[in-house]
Amino acid sequence: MPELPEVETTVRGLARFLDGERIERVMLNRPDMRFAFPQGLVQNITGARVTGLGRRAKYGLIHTDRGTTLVFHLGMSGRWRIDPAEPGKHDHLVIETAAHRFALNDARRFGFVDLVETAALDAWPAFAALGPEPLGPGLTPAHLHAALTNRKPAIKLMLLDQRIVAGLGNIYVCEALWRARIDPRKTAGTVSRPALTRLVPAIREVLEQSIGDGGSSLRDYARPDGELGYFASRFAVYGREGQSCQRDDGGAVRRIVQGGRSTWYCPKCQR
DNA sequence: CGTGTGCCCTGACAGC
DNA sequence: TGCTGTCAGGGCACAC
Repeated sequence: MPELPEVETTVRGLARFLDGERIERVMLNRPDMRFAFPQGLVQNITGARVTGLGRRAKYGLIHTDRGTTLVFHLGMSGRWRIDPAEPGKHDHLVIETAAHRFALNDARRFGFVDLVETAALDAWPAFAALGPEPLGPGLTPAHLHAALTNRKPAIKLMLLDQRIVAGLGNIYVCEALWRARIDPRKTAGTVSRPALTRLVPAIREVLEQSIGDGGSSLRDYARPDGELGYFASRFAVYGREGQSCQRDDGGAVRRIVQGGRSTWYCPKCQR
């Protein structure tokens, strides 16, 4: 379930066992995921030492002492299995240290991996156009106002655009809009300044709470079954069609389709 | 350039 | 039991 909080949780989980360790062995179980594995991947990182891990938007970063960074995207169904009891059907990339095994498992293969010169990460094509990190200083009402002015698509769709804000996905956009009481159908350029001012902390809080919950279940990521975090139990609108709004305002959560994907919201309090 | 649509892939689940 | 249809957390290519 990889949006920003899940990638962050995954990276933290990996770092506990991988940071500072030497990669002893690398195995590819197929030539590609969404894209072909990069040329020279196995050769480059075999024997390398991991010097740190990080995250940018929904991308996980594994830095090595070869001056390279293994970048991974989990797509829709990707996850890392740590010390799996047995090989998984969709373990496409497996990395071993002296003490642990890490398997990148992705049934749908919407995820992918690349190997990038660490010094040139910011220029990596997928990173070059990204908007600000939602948990960093760059996400402000002023930024949103500037980025959304005169934009015609619905605010929901614009928030999924990684060039506007980097790291939000369908779940957290729905949840943040509910928290900020903004109608997801509203034309992005017409969302009021006060509403954008509510939206910024709403985004931050929903992400931070989810990371907190994922963090509380970090050890689950070290289990072969790769259990998910607990935040799902706190969804206010996502997947809750027909249920009464948690604001107890008499509204019922409604599901609509925008850009071919589901949106859940409360028509009563989100205006 | 901005905008809208279709599609990549497998698995889970509902309904018959 | 097994079939069919629908849906799923993302992002890209493409047409207009």
